[in-house]
Amino acid sequence: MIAAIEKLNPEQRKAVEATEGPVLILAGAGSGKTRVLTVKIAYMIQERRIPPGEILAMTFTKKAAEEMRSRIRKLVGSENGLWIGTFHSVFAKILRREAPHFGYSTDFVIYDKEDQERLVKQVLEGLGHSPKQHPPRMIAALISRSKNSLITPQEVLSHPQTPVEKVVGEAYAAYQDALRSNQAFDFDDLINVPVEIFRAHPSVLQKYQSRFRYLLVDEYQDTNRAQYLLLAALAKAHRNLCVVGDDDQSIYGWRGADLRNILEFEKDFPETAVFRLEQNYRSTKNILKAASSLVDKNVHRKKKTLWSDRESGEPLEMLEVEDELEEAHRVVEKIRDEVFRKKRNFNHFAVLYRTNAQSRAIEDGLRKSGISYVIVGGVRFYERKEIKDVLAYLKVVANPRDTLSLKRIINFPVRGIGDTSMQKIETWAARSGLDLFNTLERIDEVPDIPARVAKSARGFHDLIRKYMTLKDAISPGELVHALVDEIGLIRLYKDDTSIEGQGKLENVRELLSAVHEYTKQSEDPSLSGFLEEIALLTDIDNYHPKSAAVTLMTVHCAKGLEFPVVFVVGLEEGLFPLSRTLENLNELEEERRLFYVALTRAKEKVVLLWARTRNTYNSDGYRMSSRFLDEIDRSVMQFNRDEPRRSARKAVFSREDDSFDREFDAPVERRASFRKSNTFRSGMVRGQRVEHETFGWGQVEEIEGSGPRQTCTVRFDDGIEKKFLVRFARLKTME
DNA sequence: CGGATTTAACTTTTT
DNA sequence: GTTAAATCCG
Repeated sequence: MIAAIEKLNPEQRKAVEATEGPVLILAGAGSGKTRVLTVKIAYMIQERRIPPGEILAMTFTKKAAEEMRSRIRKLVGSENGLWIGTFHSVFAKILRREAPHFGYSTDFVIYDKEDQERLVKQVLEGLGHSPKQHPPRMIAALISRSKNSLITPQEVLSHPQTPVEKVVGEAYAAYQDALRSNQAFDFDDLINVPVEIFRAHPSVLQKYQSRFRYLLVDEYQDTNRAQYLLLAALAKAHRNLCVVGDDDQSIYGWRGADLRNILEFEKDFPETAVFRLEQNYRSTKNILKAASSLVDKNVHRKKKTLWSDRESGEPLEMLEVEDELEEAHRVVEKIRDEVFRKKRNFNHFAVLYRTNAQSRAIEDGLRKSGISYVIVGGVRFYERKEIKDVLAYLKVVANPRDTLSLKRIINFPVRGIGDTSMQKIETWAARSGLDLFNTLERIDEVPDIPARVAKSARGFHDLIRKYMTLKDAISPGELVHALVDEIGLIRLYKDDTSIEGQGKLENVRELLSAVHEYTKQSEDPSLSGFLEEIALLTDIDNYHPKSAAVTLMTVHCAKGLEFPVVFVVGLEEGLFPLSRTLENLNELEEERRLFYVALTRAKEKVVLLWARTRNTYNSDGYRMSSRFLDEIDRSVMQFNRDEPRRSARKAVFSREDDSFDREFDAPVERRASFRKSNTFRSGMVRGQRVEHETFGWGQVEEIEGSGPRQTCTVRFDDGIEKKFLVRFARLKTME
């Protein structure tokens, strides 16, 4: 323990030893922030003799929390009673305990974003708004934004600025009512409801103030207004609040993170001791210089100067390529080269991108060359439809008042209870003031329900009832197993011989083993506990670096990680920075910080790529390189232009490029549908002989326009004349 | 009512 | 190119 402190630099050490009063640690990228935090907690326990039970440490991902816990355990031997967790899981736990005193159920369920949107949709329909005019997604996002800032429905409604705001206010109010009657909380509620409880009941606040006499917060720049108020309330009495953050790494503004929390911390806590960790231990001087020169362009930031005593290292490489295929190809090429020349392992590499959609091209490239990869993020396991179906059953068993989940499963697998019957049941339920689940028991009283439907509904009711009784008698693992068995899911998917069906089967099996795993691991396994745990999982939580695989993920996902070699792809204006951020300075600065985060993930080497053309579903054509590339100090950059690899083989206009396969003919399992690329290449002339996949050979009669919209008219040898968009036609020429 | 087929919408990042 | 929602038909 003492040794751990002595390894710290002077500033880090001071930050560790300042255990009393408010502390703000401004920790630059790679400055050993996690180390300071863990050594600090260990120091508090061992040197200052603070009981671990009085310390509460909060992070944003479960992974960060677990890492911190295990490091502390190594330092002090035990961390019994120490509270470390994500904001959401800590307060979910507190809510489970406190909710019954305030008119909520202990068995509340947690709604994720999809549930939230579904409920908003229902609410909007109830208010008579068409989903066309008011997309539930958008309204849900606006509601969430209000909630992040602790604005009530009444406040939204009191002076609506726009017609939309009026709808939002109404929907917000109805949405909160619906949540309450479903006994559900959304993510925002897990923070907001505790704030409300603490506000309204000082004695409860006091209880937690004295329970948690020391608060520590990681990634403080990502906190939103509500989270800040929660911290401020808890810290009000003892003022032992230590926050660690870096305003340059604030990349969650769109989710309500409020930079004022960090920029104005000293205003709210005037006696704050501030420590700046500016020595970077991660990256080479060149990488650091590049990153600093970039982020220096931001106006809204606390000035700081990161420095490093590491070697200069290689310059950052910039590659200009033709399109996303070329991009993937160059990434593959570089990886091979580095592995060969520098004896690197595949897990030394990360490919980072702005949007998940970009992963496909890179994936294809890696797969074709036989390099294995792990992809983090994208569609998460617990958000897959088949998984959410099973989870909906579990939610209803845990809390039958969750009508959203109930409606999801009442006719899955098919029971013959269709929309028409549901309408009747719901109307009757609303009129008689019963909830849906109890209505099912009294289905005979509902008018106009066919006998077959009624029988089926009773069967469903009995099924849920049975598991409600079972849930306290058997383990969650056994329960889920029996339930999945009884509703015949495994059989259902087994009969489905399609690829998707097999995938679903796999996923359901994986869910079963996840529940068993949870049952084994948890001290006090319960159905609600399991549901809560998975509701609060994040992408990165499931990331286990494999030794022989390249990592692919979004830049957001990469925060907090590091790799020897980092590729950042898609550095084009409109993609990174994303086009919609261009008009708003704050958003543009956030994009710049995001790129800063990407650069500072690298320890030794950075390769930046941009493509002159890129196919996305709604736009293609020519692109400009990202402004961020121009903002990096040129002295640490090396520019490389891609040589179009065109051999004496067939010239390809709009290509279906097979050169890729041929050059790297690693064993390729071809996908069922061969993905075609439609990149335009100029060079077509009138009178030229061309070959079309289905029409055969012909002659170019006419060429109109240029660029991506260029068209050509071809008279085929059988006399038929066709007009094509050049970039879609995939025409080939003779040698 | 259920299943199959067609259509539209979608892509920013996520606790 | 993928997926959920809308539409059609038995």
